Amino acid sequence: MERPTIADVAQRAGVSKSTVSRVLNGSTTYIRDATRQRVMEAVKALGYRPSTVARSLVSKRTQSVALLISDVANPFYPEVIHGVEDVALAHDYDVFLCNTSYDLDRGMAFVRSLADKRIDGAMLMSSSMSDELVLELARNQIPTVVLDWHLGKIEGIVSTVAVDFETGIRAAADHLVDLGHQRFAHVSGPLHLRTARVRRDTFLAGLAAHGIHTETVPVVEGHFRIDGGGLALAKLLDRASPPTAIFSGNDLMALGILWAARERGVRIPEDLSLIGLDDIQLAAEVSPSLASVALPRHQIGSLTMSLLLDLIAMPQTMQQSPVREEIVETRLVVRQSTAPPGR
Amino acid sequence: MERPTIADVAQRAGVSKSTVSRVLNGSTTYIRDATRQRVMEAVKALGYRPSTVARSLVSKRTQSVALLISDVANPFYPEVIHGVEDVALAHDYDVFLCNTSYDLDRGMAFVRSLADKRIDGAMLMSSSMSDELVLELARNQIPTVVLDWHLGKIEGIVSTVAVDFETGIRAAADHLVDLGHQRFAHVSGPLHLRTARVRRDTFLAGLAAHGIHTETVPVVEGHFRIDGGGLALAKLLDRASPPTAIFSGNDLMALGILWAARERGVRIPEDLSLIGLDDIQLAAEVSPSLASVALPRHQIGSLTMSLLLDLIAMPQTMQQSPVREEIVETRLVVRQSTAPPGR
DNA sequence: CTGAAAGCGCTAACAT
DNA sequence: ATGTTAGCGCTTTCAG
Repeated sequence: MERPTIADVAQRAGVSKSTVSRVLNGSTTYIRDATRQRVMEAVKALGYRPSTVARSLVSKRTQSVALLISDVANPFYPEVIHGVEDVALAHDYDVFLCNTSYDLDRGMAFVRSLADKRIDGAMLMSSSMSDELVLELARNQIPTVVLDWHLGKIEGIVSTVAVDFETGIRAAADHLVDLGHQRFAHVSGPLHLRTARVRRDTFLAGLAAHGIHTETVPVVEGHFRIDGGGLALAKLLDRASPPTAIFSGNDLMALGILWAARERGVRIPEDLSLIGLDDIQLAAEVSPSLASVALPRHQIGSLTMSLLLDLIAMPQTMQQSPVREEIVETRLVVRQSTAPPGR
Repeated sequence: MERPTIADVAQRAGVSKSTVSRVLNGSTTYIRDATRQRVMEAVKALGYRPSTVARSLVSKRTQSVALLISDVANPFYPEVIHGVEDVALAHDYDVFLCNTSYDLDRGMAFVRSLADKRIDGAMLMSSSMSDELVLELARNQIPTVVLDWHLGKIEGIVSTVAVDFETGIRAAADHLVDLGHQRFAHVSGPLHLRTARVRRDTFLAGLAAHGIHTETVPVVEGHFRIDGGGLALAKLLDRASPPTAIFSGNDLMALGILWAARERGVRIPEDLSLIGLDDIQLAAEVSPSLASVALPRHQIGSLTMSLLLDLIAMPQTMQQSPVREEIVETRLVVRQSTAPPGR
């Protein structure tokens, strides 16, 4: 038995297709109650549900959006995805998830395929971002929201979401200084990444605000992965006067530091204070638990999807570029890994 | 400038829409070379790409599938998603990702919405599975592949993928016995979950095969989360003769055990051998690295999507239920966390 | 208040 | 080898 169509419903209810459509879409024109009843009964009896495909062909709306990310395995994304999905679901949207795997071509392939499917909007959160993707979307008139990417001059229906690392990282620097530390260090991500540089610079600026000579603060480059932390710690402990407080560019490296410290007999937080960034779930679960600069991941997702909905709802005419730029703040979560310096 | 339609291409090339369609779809009927040329030129000049929506309305195919999972944040899924996506992409499919959040109603909402969108197939990997979801899909004639779920009698186009824990868990038991251990313990997941019971029973059976009296092997119930491991370890160490080897129902609890052991001065692997299950990325990165029973996650994803493609390609007539049942094997990955028992 | 008719962009007979 | 015609399932004028 095939899925019933609107014609089946119309016939069974003894009305025209238009009437069925009107009833189902809560059209403004009044409909006699008796008629409405008959239609509803037919709908129920047949288990009728309108085909989104047919509907899309005329309405130009698919109730589908796409979320492009680098890699679901990156612990940053899952919660973001939930944020996106929660508001999408509430507004009757489904979301195509696409992993670019840090590959621009793959991202482009997704974008084209999805443009052909006439998605109503796209969210770009891949670090392999590029203006090209945004351009392709713009060419197809697809509303787009971009995370943490500074757009070139692009004519398109696009909003942006930026992460303000300043608030959280400043708080981290303040916290360490307030505890009485004097010798700091930073373990950074790969410095060819803009985000790694931003984190470093913001931390150093935070220290400088307290009159600390940041030229003397060692920055050792990790690669954002766990073992990077251990290697970095080794380098730092080899110095003449090792730091008593470390800010790590992300939590993974901070965990590496945490574990390496234990193996070398360096106690945390007694001998060494440590703060990470990301506030991954594990940060709260390890022992000692790890202080971290937290990103509002769920909010990033929900905000992004909300902005996208705004864009989609917006009349094609009054669209500028970028339509909106939202900023989300980071904050410091203090846990067991920091303390005043031992003497 | 609106997206061009097939009519625009036809006009520009001076041919009929059918001809354009034929050229683009590699129809079997021959087409004069000159004509094909003109069409191709018009396509290129206009930047024409067919609308999947319009195409779907007639072809009854959307080139979209859905993947229902419990929660992307669960470390089991990311790699599975990659597996799914890789074969989907290769076959020109896009995938809707849906997090049921362990909520059957939410899962049902997704299924209905997606059925309305006429997805070509669905993959169910949510532990909040239920025959209801499969039934709803079947009612809509949507091919479905289910992971690790024993179906009731359901008339539908469905295949299944099962995980064979036996191979890997047996190997774990063998390994521990071979090392010379005599006192074992198991830290299980919540025993109301079938999968937790399977893991326990398989491990005990593995020990029994070596003549060990499994009634004396303590099983303490964790809840599959990190802190469950620490709590379980505490209980086990309180016993008169604590175990020298523990098999944990998953890696997260094993990590909890690893860390709790260190705090209590129990050395791993010298005093205690430990094996987890899942082989999450962290297992290889902690110190000592954690032995684990590995699931072929990527393969689970790619196999599932492949089976789905088979189902989709299958003529509606020769469909039985279930069409195919595939089994993937697990295997033991030995690392630093096991050793012969100290005396 | 409701029906008839046209059309969204495409494919697939059926002609020629 | 290509054009004509008729839908796919729905919404939306336009009549009545």
